[in-house]
Parts: sequence; C-alpha cells; structure tokens
Amino acid sequence: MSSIWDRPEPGTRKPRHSREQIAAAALAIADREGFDAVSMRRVAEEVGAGTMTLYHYVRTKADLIDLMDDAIMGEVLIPDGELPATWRAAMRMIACSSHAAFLRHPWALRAMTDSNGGPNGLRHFEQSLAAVASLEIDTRAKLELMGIVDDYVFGYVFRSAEVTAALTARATDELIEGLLPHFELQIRSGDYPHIQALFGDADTRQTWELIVDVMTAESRFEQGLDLLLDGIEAKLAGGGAWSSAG
Amino acid sequence: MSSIWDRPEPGTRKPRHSREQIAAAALAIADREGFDAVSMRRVAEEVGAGTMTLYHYVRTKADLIDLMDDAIMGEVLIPDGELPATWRAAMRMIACSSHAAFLRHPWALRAMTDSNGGPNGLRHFEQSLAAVASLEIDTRAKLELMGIVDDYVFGYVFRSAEVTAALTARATDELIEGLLPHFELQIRSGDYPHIQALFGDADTRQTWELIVDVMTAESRFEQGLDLLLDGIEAKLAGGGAWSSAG
DNA sequence: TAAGCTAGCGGTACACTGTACGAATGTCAA
DNA sequence: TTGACATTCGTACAGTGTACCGCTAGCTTA
Repeated sequence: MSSIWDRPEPGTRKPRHSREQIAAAALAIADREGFDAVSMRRVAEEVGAGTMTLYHYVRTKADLIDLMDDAIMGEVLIPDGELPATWRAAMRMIACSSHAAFLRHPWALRAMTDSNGGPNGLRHFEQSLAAVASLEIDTRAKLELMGIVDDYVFGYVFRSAEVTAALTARATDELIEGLLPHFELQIRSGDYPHIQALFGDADTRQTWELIVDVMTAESRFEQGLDLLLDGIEAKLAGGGAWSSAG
Repeated sequence: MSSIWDRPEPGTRKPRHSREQIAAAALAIADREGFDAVSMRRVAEEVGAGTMTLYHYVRTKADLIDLMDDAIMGEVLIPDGELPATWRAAMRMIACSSHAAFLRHPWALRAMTDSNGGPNGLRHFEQSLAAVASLEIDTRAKLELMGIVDDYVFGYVFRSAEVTAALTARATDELIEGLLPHFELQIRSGDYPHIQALFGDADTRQTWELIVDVMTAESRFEQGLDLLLDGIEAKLAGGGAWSSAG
C-alpha cells in the first residue's frame, strides 16, 4: 500500500547493512550480469547476508527495484547551478543526461515499469519544471511540453536498449548471420518491394550493417531531439498560443 | 539459435492445435489478466492441452511471446491501398495506428523486449519504407527519419502504459491518496521551489489530477507527433540536406 | 552488574515458474 | 495388421519470491 519512501529504515539497534548498500549491490549485479540475475538470493549473497535478512530493509522485491530505479534517477540529475537559463538549453541538457544514464544501465528502463518514483525522481521533476519555468505559457502547457520531450527520450532509450541487449547477447556478425536466411527468403517472395529496393543495389550484408548502425548510432538521439525542439520552438514563437486540449 | 519463424509448424500428422490458436489464447489471457498471468501452464489450460504439449508448437516461452508480438504488429499494419501518398500523412497514419494498437494491449511493449521481429514486423518495416519512399534523401537519412518517429511513438506508448498500469491496479483516487502524505511532506521541506509553486495557488489534489490528466490525455500523443513532424518538415524544406552523421 | 525485551538475522518450507526427460497414445504408410 | 514415429503429457528438477518462526545479540532498565 504505502511506498517504501514512507517507511523509515530499521535503525534503533545498529543494523548490519543499509538500503544504500543493498541497492548498490543489486545495481552492481544488474550491470555485471544483467537485470534478470538480480534475485533476492543473489543480492543477499552479494552483501553477505541471509536471503530473508533483506526483507528487513525492503518489504518486497518491488521495493528493492524502486531503490535501484531511484539510484539511476540520481545519475540523471543535473548538478546544482549547472542548469542553463534558456528553456531549450536546459531541456536539452536534462534529456542528454537521461540518455547518458540509461545508456550506462540498459536494463534500467525494463526495471522502471511500475516504479512509483522516489526522492530523486521528485528532484528530476523539479529540475524539469525549472527548465520550463521562464516560458510564458500556462501550467498545463508546461507539463505537456515536459511530457513530450520525456516521451522522445524514453522512446529512444527503450529502442536502443533493445538493440543493445540483442547485440550483447550475440555478436553483431552472429546476429546478422542468424537472421539472414529467413530474411532473404522472405524478400525474394516479392511481397516487399521497398525492402527489396533497399537491399537491391548493395550487398545484403552491407545494408544490414547500415540498419544496425543507424539504430545504435548515438548521433540519432541528438538529431531527433533537436528536430523535436525545433518544432516546439517554432510553435512557441508562432504567436498563436500553445494549443491545449482542455 | 534460429528463430521460430524458420521452423515449420508440426503438421504431417494432424495436430490437435495450431500456433495461431495458442498465440490467440495467450493474447486473450494477457488482455484479460495481465501479461504476468501468461504462463505455460495457464496457456495450456486455456487451449485445453497438457502443459508440455505446447512445446511441440513452440520451442520456448520466448517463442510464444514472439508469436504474441507478431499478432500485435499485425494490428499495427495499414490495410492495403490506404496508405496516404505524402510522406507526412503516411508516417502520421502509421504512428497513430501503432499508438492505437499498443493502447489496446498495454502489456505489449513490456513483452516486446528482446523480440526478434516476425513476418508482420517485416510488413510494418515495408510500410514505413513506403511512407518515406518519395522523399529525395539518401537511404541512411530515410532510416534515421523512420527511427526518430518510431522513437517518439514508442516513448509515448511506454510512458502512457506505465501510468495505465498504475491506474488499473488502483483507482485514480486511491493512487493519489496513497502518494499524497509522503509527497506533501517532501514539498514542505522547501527543497522543491518549482514544484511548490506548481502546487501553490491551487488545491494539491486538483494539481495532481491535472498531472495525471496530462499524462494520460490521448491528445498529447498527436500534439507531440505533429511538433516532431513540424521539425522534420522544416529541416527537409530548409534547403540544407539532412545532416547525416556518417 | 543482571535481567529481560526485542530488533535484527536467517533457515525451512511452500507455491509458483520454465522446461528436460521419457513413457504413453494415436495415426499414418506398408 | 504391423511397424514407425508424430503427438500428447505426467513427472521431476532447479529456480523464483516470500510467509513463518526460532534464534541470538545488544540495548534498556532495575
């Protein structure tokens, strides 16, 4: 019912561990061995405690994941005083910082599903509000603007994490090799004229590498972000007010 | 190693079930009881077979999920001949269709992690290529453009699915009620001036409802999509070529 | 200092998961 | 009818999260 942030750590008698330590251990395991390797037994082993001991610091595994998520959100935060003054530069910096943090922990997005948002999440929200504070649009419009940029950032991170996961599982070559046979067969059927054209003039393998390259290229993130900010800026400068739904 | 799409269904002797039937059963369970309820035992029960029987139609559970994913991608496809001629209208229609399909199955994105892409995924790729075919930019730029729009779509769907999941678990009121105490406490600390300002003039509860409303409002999707397309259009019209990274 | 309370620890057990193995059953070709 | 083998599925095992409960160590009070 009540989230973990409402309940105090145990502490009247000196506990052997701490939430920070446990979260850090879980994070280390996730980074090293993947998110699926994070089990209560594995984390307990990592901190040198019995499995059930963890349940004195954390009510459920979901709570532990909340702790991990908030640690990630901590990495997203912009250090005090470094947030640019203009809304565009500020939003851009926040977006890039999020991007960087999630690239360091590709499993994080998957873990984030049904997280409730801890203190660092709140601080992140505060910073985003600060970024758009100077804009002269109503509150709803500010929230919408923040949401739209977040949508893009999360989408990029989500999709790039997908590819990253697939690539770390197998090597690029092996992955392409595995997909090729079935793929070529389909293409030759003639049902996919545009894909056929795409692969037409060049070597099949070369085109595949181009696709993987585009998907994983970091440049695409800033490219798309700037295009989106262009669109927002144009709308804001366009005299007509931000068109709210309500 | 090889994906499910490469191996034929069992069939020389009349099998009692089919991949379609099994995938449909799994989909029904996911829609009705949530993605986590989809277990091999549960699906087998649904189709009226022994648990291990499923393994004659599917090599692993991951394969079954691939089947489910491809069914969803089938819902995303634009019917033959209905794809608009201009790139912008076409991309917009594909994006909206994706949006709609994933709203119908909020669990689908979570299931999609490390899916390998089946026939309907390929058809979707074909349609996206068709949408940007008329543009006079090089292949890489086309792929980048498609990727950027997909990033946005996935991001919106991901974040809205998060909120949707939280809201179906508890009622909106109950959710807000649960978060309020801890939240108000934090706000009063003075560390969050912008959030404090946001909640300042109005009733706390009212502002919360505004936030939830903005997050879940479907209008935000098309709003952001149009802004992104504005940015892309401006760049394309700007004379200067699409700035590729390579 | 001694007694006792209890916070913190963790072993055992249970219901659940995916799936390897192999025995039983059914259906076809000969 | 007989063999071959595709199809079905019961059993078993290693893994998961966590409820329950006994134990021990350290603080508080007498």
